[in-house]
Parts: sequence; C-alpha cells; structure tokens
Amino acid sequence: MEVPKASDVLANELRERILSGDYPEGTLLPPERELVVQTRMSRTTVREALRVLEVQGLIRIKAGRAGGAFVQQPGEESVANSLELLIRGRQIRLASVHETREAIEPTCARLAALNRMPGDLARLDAANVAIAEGGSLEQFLQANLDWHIGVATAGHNEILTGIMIALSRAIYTVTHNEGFVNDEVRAITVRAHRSVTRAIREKDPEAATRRMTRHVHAYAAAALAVEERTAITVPVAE
Amino acid sequence: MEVPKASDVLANELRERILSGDYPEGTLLPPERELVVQTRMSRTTVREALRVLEVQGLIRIKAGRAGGAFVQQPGEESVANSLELLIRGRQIRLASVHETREAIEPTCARLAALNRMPGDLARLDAANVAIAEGGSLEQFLQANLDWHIGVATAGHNEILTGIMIALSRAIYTVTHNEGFVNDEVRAITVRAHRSVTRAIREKDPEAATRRMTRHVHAYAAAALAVEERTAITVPVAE
DNA sequence: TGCTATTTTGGGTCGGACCTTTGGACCAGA
DNA sequence: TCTGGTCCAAAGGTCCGACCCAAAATAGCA
Repeated sequence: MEVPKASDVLANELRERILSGDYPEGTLLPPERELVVQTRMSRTTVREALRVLEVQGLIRIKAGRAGGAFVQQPGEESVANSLELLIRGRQIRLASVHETREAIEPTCARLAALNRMPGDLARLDAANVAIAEGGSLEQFLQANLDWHIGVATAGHNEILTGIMIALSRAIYTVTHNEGFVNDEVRAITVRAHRSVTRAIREKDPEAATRRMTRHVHAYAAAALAVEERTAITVPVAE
Repeated sequence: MEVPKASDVLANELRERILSGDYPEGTLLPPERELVVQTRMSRTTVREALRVLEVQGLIRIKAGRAGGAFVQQPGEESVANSLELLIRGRQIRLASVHETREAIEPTCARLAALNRMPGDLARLDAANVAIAEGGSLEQFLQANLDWHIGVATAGHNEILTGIMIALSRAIYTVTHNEGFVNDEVRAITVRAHRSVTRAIREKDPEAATRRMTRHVHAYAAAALAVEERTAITVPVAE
C-alpha cells in the first residue's frame, strides 16, 4: 500500500516542473491560497511543500505584497551546504577532506588555466594581495579561502566549484583553531599561490596542475602533522 | 531590523544540537506537541522546522505510535541529491560532469586499492559478473553504476562516495537515451573494469589510478563524441 | 498459549482566523 | 508639480483546535 504524503506529492510535482524548465528561473509561482484551490489541499500542506523546495534551493520565498515563491535554479551554495552537513555531522576524518581536495583542486587549476577570463584573474590577484598583506589570522584564512574558491570559479565548472566551496569552508574552520598558521606557512602559501596564479594567467594547464598538486599536498601533509601533534580529543565512538 | 522566521530559529537550534553531537544518532526528539509547549510556538511552526531538518537529512520522521523524529547524521544520499538538483537544474554541460568525474574517480580507485575490505571486493566482483552477463540496457547501466559506486565505497571516503553517487546517476540518465552502448562499448567496459578491479584486489594504487584514469577518460571522450553527433537540442540560453 | 480487537500515542491534514510585511495608490502640503 | 505621508491590499507567517490515519502496545477472548 502506498501512502505518500500529500505535501511531498506537490513538492515533487513542482520540482519536476522547475527542473524540466517548465517554470524558468525567475518565474513567480501562484500564491499559496491559489495553490490551495488548484490542488484542493490545505494551506498547511501547500506551505510545507513550498518550504521543502525552498530548503532544496529551488525557490526563494519573499514576504509582503509582490512577494511569493520565485523559481530559482540551485547553485553552488546548496551543494556546499549539504556537503558541510555531511562533514560536520559525520565527524568526517580530516584526512578525507584533504584527500578529496587533492583529487579536485589540481583539476580546478587545470580548468582555470584553460577557461579563465579577465575577471577571474582580477579576483585571484586581489586575493594574493590580501594574503601577502599579512593581517590577522582571520584575514589570512579568508584571503586564502577566496583564492582557492577563485581558482575553482575560474575553471567555470559549477560542480567542482560547489564542492570546493564546501571543502574550503570545512578546512577553514578546522585550520582556524590550530596554531598552525605561522609566518613560515604564510610565506610558503604566498609563493605557491603566486606560482599557480602565474600558470593560470599564462594558460599553462600542465604547470597549473603540477604546482597546485604540490601545494595542496604539502598543505595537507602539514595540517595532518599538526593535527597528530595536537590530537587531544578522544575518539567519540568506534 | 532582524526578524528571522520562528521556524528557522527552531530549526537552527535543533540542527546545532544534532551536529554538535548533543543529540547523537538515533536519538528520538520530543514529540511535536511536546516541542510546542517547550518552545511556546505553534504546532505548525514546529512541524515546519522539523520538515526542514528532514529535507536536510538530519532527522527521519516516522508516523504511528513509537514514531517521531529520529536523529540521523546526513549520509551520501543528501549530497548526491543536492548535486543532482544542481546538474539537472542548471542544465550543466555534460562536459562538466565528465570533467568532475575524471578528477575524482582515479582518486577513488587509488583509495580503494589502499583501503578495500573483503566485502568491498565481493561487491565489485558481483557487479563485474552482472556486467559481463549482457542483459538489457538497463541492466548493463545499473551494473556499471554499481561497480563505479562500489569502487568509491571501497575507498572509504564518504565525501568522494557521495559525489560519485550523484555523478554516476547523472551519467546514467544521460547515457540511457543515447544509442551509445553497443557491444563494443560493453566489451571494452568489461575489460577495463576487470583490470581496475585486479589492481584494487592486489592493493596496487598506482595501477588502479592509471587504469581508472584511462577508462574514465576514454568513456568521457566517447560519450562526448556521441553527444556531438546526436546534438539536436538547441541550447536554451547563452 | 496464541490470536484478535481495542486503545493509545504518535504524526498528517484540514480550515479558518489573525498578524506582519511591503509595494502601491492616493492625497495633502510646499 | 513635486514631495512626503497615510492608508490599503496582497502575500507570506503564525496560531488554534479539531480531526484523520498509522502503528505499536495491550487487553481480552478462544
């Protein structure tokens, strides 16, 4: 016997229409009360369905007159969010995050070298300047993060970009607590970023890949070493 | 002026408690009516919050007596879902999917060669048998998919696994329509999978990486070539 | 003892009332 | 005529209370 929840039925229905391009980006869905008469469901149910779609990043709901549910295609954000939940919730081994990053970021660099546009380069340069400036730990990490996301963005591959955003955030929060970012690390980072940036500017995919691989690998190794040294927390469960 | 929605406040609150390990996996949240008196919100609002968490994969709601909202850490599924939305919704270029896969799957193979357990190998073998059997297109694609996901699983990296699930599904649905899977493709696939499986069994990460790289790259090239031949659909937007 | 009927506890749906937000229209004064 | 303020209406946000349905626990009967 099948008894799917009414709100899910409606959510699925609307989701299909959105994904199939039936409701293109920016479309305003009918108001809730209108959907109530159309679907013959209660407003509660309709609202639940809309809320589901909102969480999935498929619509954006605005209150007030001229408000309503605007169709919106999901972007990197939603992927990043769900990855973040996975990483935080599962207490994912930091090693996993680094492994993933080592798998992805060299490709990001390669694609960036192939597809970068002028605006992308500007963003990378800005991040490089900010990193070299040497501000607080937060400023350094933020600039670092901006650069890595900038590389991903420059590759113009939305899947990889979404993943990188999530990974970077995770690494950010982890690296934040450690007493890991000293002057030496900063100097090395600056140099590595500069050389990768150069390869991207010169449209040299091989060099970009190679240099990024080295950089990410070194960073991962260093971070893991620090983690080992400072591992005080007892594993929660087997 | 800030006026966050009440249901979001509650959802955030509960989410934090779950992610922080305050409510460990399997915990049963208080019943809705109980939360109503605790939070002094209406049941509608409480339910909305719970629904949000459910969509994010943080709780699983069961009806009936002894039902309720059970805490659950988000798994690969939720990541796969959001990636799927991104791919479908954004009409992501198939090339992007393949690029991502080429970035990730060699690493999956390497990790599988390093971390595989007996059960993992069994799953790979089963998939290989099913592929070689040569059933319908659906059966072939399903077995193919099982194998690729099996490799990811054998690597024991949940992030990569989640991503691979999503990518595989996307490729599945795309490859499904094309008249691309002929006997030659099947034979090549069987051989490639066997050789990668062997490397994984023999714990040879380099060979696993190399062979998987070749396999995925070849597959991507072939798929793109077919796509080019059969590209009838007009690009929707610039 | 073992099976069925009932109860109880939970989520799912409904309808309707009321609040809050926010554009837009209308009006008065400079 | 332009500017500002006031009021209105449309749309989402919240609340209430009732009722329906599902599933486990338990009582009761053969």
